[in-house]
Amino acid sequence: MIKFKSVQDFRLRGGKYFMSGISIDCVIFGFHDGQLKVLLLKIANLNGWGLPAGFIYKDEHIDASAKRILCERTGLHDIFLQQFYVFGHPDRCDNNITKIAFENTGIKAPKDNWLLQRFLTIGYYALVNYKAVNATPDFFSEDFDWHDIHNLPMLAMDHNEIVQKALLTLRTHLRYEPVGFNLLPDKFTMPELQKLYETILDQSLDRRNFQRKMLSYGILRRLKQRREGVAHKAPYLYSFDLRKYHKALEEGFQSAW
Amino acid sequence: MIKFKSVQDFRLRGGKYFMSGISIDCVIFGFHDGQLKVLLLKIANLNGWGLPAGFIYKDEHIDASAKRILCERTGLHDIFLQQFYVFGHPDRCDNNITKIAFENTGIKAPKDNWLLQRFLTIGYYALVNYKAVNATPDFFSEDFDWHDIHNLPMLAMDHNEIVQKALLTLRTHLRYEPVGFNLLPDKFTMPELQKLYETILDQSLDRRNFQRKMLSYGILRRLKQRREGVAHKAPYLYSFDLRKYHKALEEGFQSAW
DNA sequence: TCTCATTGTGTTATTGATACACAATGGATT
DNA sequence: AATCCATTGTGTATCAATAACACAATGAGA
Repeated sequence: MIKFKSVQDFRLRGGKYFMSGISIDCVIFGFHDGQLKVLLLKIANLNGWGLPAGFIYKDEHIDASAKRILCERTGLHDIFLQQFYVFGHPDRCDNNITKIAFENTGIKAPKDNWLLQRFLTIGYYALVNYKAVNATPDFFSEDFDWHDIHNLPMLAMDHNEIVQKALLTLRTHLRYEPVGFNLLPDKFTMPELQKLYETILDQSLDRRNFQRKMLSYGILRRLKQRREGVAHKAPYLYSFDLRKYHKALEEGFQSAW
Repeated sequence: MIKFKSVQDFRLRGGKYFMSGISIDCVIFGFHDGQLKVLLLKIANLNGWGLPAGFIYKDEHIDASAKRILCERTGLHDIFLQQFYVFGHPDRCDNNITKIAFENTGIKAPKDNWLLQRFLTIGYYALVNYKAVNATPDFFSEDFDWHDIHNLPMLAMDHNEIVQKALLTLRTHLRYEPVGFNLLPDKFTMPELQKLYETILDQSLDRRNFQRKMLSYGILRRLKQRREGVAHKAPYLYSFDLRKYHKALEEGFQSAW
């Protein structure tokens, strides 16, 4: 991997190593406190938030780029990651971060700088275990934070739109594929799993029907343990049967036409 | 729109007008003779087939590019067109058409030619009325033809993979969205619609259950007319109720979680 | 000990999917 | 002109999935 001495160095020489005109934006979902959250970066000198993003090395598979970007931001490997849409409005970069950064620092940008052109961006969404994330800002950013999906700040460029599209995609996938393994800790209770589904779908579900449906997929294993130290009746703990889980991921749940 | 004097002129000067590193490939589906077909172009001097493709003007929305490419190839406006995947293997252009074309003509390619680098491609798929298409080869091509999806030739680069992915996407969409309006003539019979579904899904369906299901969507209108001049009992003609059809397109069919 | 929110485990009703039956039609066959 | 028969139009029985709802068991907190 190429190292750059500074952001400015990256801005000036990055075009040698990265594809230009196309970037990757990652919508990283986590689940905490009953809320579906998205990891955002605070863009340096801009006082604004944006999605973790990055570029594609000239000889790199785009999926590998996304994985790399995600790993750099979260410290996580082997996470669920999926391409979901390409955003290609010609004006989406009018408020290009680089442009503003150049303006702010007062340095005149080279006219043909690789970052100062129109960029498409490929949206990837990721599902991660909130607690396992060791978030790290990139070098455009001065901070990071998780934000509740229902309470997002104004984001840079078209990033709000990208998050919405990712959420819609996630909701659709939820119906046909197992979700949850990547968003929950190893052991979890049925109410916790249900809360996750309710949060993603933004609707309440019947407790009993939910349990039946989840169990019918045959990807859950009920443990002997129960959740201890909680008020009221202690719920059982469950874990995913990883072999069956991954099989279901490949084949999907519903097959009827 | 920019005009080029020749293919060579395009190869040499296109980089001035088009985004480089990213292209659009179109999988154009048509339905004829009970077969699902794809429109392919025969690449000049290569004796090989490939998907209709094109590039994105530097100030053009990617959807507009796809629409433009489609219109140039088929003469059709207002067709169903949807982005479905980005293909980003770094080696997918090893057999780059341009590279081979340069080699074939014996002309030494400029080293930094915009076409001789790694390209991503955004896959779009289109559903068109076979009979309404007035196909026209592009200037890389010497011919075009419809090919049965079950009997495709070897295609250039990763185009076979792109067609397969498009087909999978179409099959999935078929379950949740109305399909057919774009693939069938204005008036059609229930058996014709069924044949279309069976062809796309590659499985046979029960005639009576199919009819019930289709009618339950409420997007079909049965006409007083019947198909005339056919053997056996004359089937009724149907047409799509466009208002309801488009509403269903937006909302999808199934809403249960 | 009692309270009560919550969990575990049902049952019933409704809807949707699948499988199959039979009469009506009308060009083709004789 | 009478008959044949593949195909269409319509209907019904069965099975599976979903939605709606009931009640006993649990266990921390009052």
